[in-house]
Parts: sequence; structure tokens; C-alpha cells
Amino acid sequence: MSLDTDSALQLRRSQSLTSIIRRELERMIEIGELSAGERLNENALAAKLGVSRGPIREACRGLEQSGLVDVVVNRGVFIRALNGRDAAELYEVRAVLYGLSGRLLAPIVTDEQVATLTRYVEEMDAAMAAGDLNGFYPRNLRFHEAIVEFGGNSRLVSECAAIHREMHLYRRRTLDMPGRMATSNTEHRAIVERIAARDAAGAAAALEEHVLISRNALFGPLGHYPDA
Amino acid sequence: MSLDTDSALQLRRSQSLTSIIRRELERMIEIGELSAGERLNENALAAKLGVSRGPIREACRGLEQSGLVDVVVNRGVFIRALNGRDAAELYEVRAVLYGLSGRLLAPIVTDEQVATLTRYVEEMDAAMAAGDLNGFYPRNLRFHEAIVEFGGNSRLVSECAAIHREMHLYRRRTLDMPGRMATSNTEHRAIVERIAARDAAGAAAALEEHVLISRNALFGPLGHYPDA
DNA sequence: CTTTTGTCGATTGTCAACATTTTAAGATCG
DNA sequence: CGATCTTAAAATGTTGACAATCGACAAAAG
Repeated sequence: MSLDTDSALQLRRSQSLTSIIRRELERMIEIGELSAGERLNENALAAKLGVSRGPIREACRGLEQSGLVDVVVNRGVFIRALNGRDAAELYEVRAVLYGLSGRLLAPIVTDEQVATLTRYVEEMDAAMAAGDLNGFYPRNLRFHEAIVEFGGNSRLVSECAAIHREMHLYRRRTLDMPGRMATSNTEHRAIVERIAARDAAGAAAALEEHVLISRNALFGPLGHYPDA
Repeated sequence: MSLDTDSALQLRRSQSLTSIIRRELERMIEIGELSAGERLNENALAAKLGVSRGPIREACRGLEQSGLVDVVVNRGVFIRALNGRDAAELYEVRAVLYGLSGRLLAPIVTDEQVATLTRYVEEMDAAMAAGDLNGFYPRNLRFHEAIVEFGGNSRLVSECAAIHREMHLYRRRTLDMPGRMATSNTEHRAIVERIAARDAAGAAAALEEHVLISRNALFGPLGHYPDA
């Protein structure tokens, strides 16, 4: 108990309630505890988290700017509902950002980084062989996060993280995963191969195509935006 | 007087003080009234704008998320200072986003849109001939905004707008403009030509190169990040 | 029966005050 | 004279209360 309160105090000295609450809300959105379209009741949230409404409201303003909630004046904040068109647009932006990450990484990649990426691909193969979708998904995420981070553009890192958080708002995203695990990992191998060959243009093209294939599996060819 | 109060009331019914203040702060940053590194005094701002600190703090949390200010716990919010590396990273991201905008627009562009873009280029030529840098800059902005908007990806539109706002934090950005007006507009013509030819890949490449040339003029070749 | 109007409860928008932390000036000591 | 501790002022973090607004339901008018 004393440990808890101590660490809580320590935390509160280095972080504000606002940032803690914002992360908590992001987590709730990510795990689906807050579902799309739902309204956030400030009083209820404040009571549940044991704080006043001020930090709650401040956190919501941050979430609004990062696109996770919509704020309507005098009506409240609503968990953003991503329709098919929004999701398709996100895929397109993500495709070119991932492409850039590959183009940046290829010329400067170290052998150790190639080994790390290769390991992720092998772990995904293992998860796939075991039919373990819950193991595949986080590794897939780590794989792409690593490429972006190794690329060295910190703005690109935060941008991709933000887009990924937004993607969680699209509930049907899991549809593309089960059937595509095998082909998806084949594409991963090709991506690592282009990076290892220090082929910037090839890596960029492979990464971009990788995302667009997912996009097209869900929504049809680029340029066509579904309405729902 | 009555008109003023009426419109003010009308505004306050459709917008919150928070959003009004956020826009006001964004404007202050854009015109340089708030310079990089400067601290925002909540009390002073509240007194100056005639509101309490609550809406000020909420607005700052939004600005933090959009990267315009840094918030340090118990110390305050500071106008973000973009160093050379940050700016170079922004250019790289902007390059691929502009490239995407061209690739999206080329297949669906209307003749009217081509005419609009051509007009912007001609206006830039005129401003250039008159040595009017203050006339060139906003048209250049409108030109690229138009391409992004015509592309039809609304997420890309807001993304590019956010990046452009962030760019204002880099004070030395004007360095690349004076000498590059002529060549820059030549590149603009090539971009419009590729779009008018419905050449998606060509338009994407031309736009991407257009941004990277500016970037390299400021910072050197891609892949090298200056520290300051 | 439909539409409009009025009222009520709930929720958000805003504010002023309190608590905690930082900062800077001044005093004290080596 | 410089360094360090003390202390007061200023700034931020947080809270609870008040005012304004919205949605829903009921009552009255057409």
C-alpha cells in the first residue's frame, strides 16, 4: 500500500494528471472498453478515476487533436467513429509513410537491425504455424514499428504511432488479418530482403505495396473510397 | 456595438472559448507574435483575453498534441523550438505526403482544376516578375493546398495543414524562398503538366522531388540530419 | 393527430479559489 | 567576494461551485 502511494506520488511529480488520464483513455479506446460513437461523461469519468473534471477535459482536448474523439460544443466528447472511407484514407497515408521509413532505413541499416527484423519475421512464421493470431498481431506491429524507428526520423515515428492509434477506432480492421497472415509475412520477408540489400527504392516500394495490398483487400483499388 | 455583441454571442454558441483561444494562439505563432522557446504565462494570457485559465489550459493541451508547444510539468508551456533536424524531418514527411496528393489527384483531376492550378502558377510568375515575395508565398501555399484538397483524401488534407503550421516554428524557413522562386515555379509548371497528363507516378515524383529539392537546399542530401 | 411550447433533469462551459511547485531575490556564512 | 541556504513571490496543478445549454417529456394549441 505504501509502495503504491509512494510510486503514485512519484509519478504525479513527473507527470500531470492530464497526461495520465489521456493515456488511460487511449488504452480504454485501444482495448475497446470505449467503443466508437460512445459519449464520454465527464462527471462519471471524474468519479471513476477519482479526480475532478478539469484534467479530464484537458485530456479530451488532446485526444481531440489526435483524432481519437470528436468534441461537439455543449454536447460532449464522443469516441470517434471511423467509417470505411476514413479507414481507407488512413491506409493510403500510412502506405507512403511506411514507404518513407524503408527508404530512410535501407541506406543506413546495420547488420544487427537486419537480424532483429529477421527474427520478428521468423516469430511471425512461428505464430502463424501455431495458428496464433494473438501472437501474430503484436509482432507484426513491432516489426513495422522497428523499421520506422530504425529509419531515424522521429517525426515519422510519432506520426506512425498516431495513425496506428487511430486505426484502432476501425473495428473491422481484423477482417484482413486471418486470411492474409501467410501472404503478409511473405511480403515481410521481401521487405527485409530489400532493406538488407540496402535498396532504398525497392524497400520503399515493397513497404508501400504491403500496406496498399491490405487496403485493397478491405476496400478495393486505390482511388475508390467506400462510404461506410 | 450591438452587431459586435450579437456576432460574439453567435460565435460562442457554435464554438467554445477553448477553440477560439487555440486558433488565436495558432495565429500568434504563425505571425511570430509568440516566438520559439517563449513561455506562455497562463495568468497573463487569461487577463489579456478576458477569460479564466481553464480554457487557456485546454487550448494548450490541444496545441501540445499538434506539436506547436511543449508542456513541461510544473514549469509551463513553451512555444516549440524547431531545430534543423526537426525541420529536415518535417520536409521528408511532407515530401511523401505531397507525392501522395499528386498520385491521388492525377487520375481524377478535372479540366477546371487544372485551370485553377495553372492560374496559381501564372500568378506566382507575376509575383516573381514584380519581385513580390509577399505575394509569392501565399500563392505557393494555396497551390499546394489545392492539389492536396483536390486529391480527395481528407486525412491527408488535415495532415498537411498540421505540418504546415508546424513549419512556421522554423524561423529560418524563408531562407530557401528568395533564391528559389524562379526554379520553384518551373517545378510547379512541371507538376501541373504531369497532373494534366493524368500521370499519377509522374505527378507523385515531381511533387516529392519539389519538396526534397527545397529540403536539400537548406540541409543537404536526404539521410543527413543537421543538429542545429 | 400533429405540432409547438414550456418545463425539468442532466451535462457541459466557465470561473474563482486553494494547494503545490518553481523561481528568484536576499541573507548568511565561509 | 562567492556560494549556499532561506524565504517570499509567482506560476502551475487541481478542485468544487455556479451559469448556460441541451434532450426529453408533458401539456397545450392548431
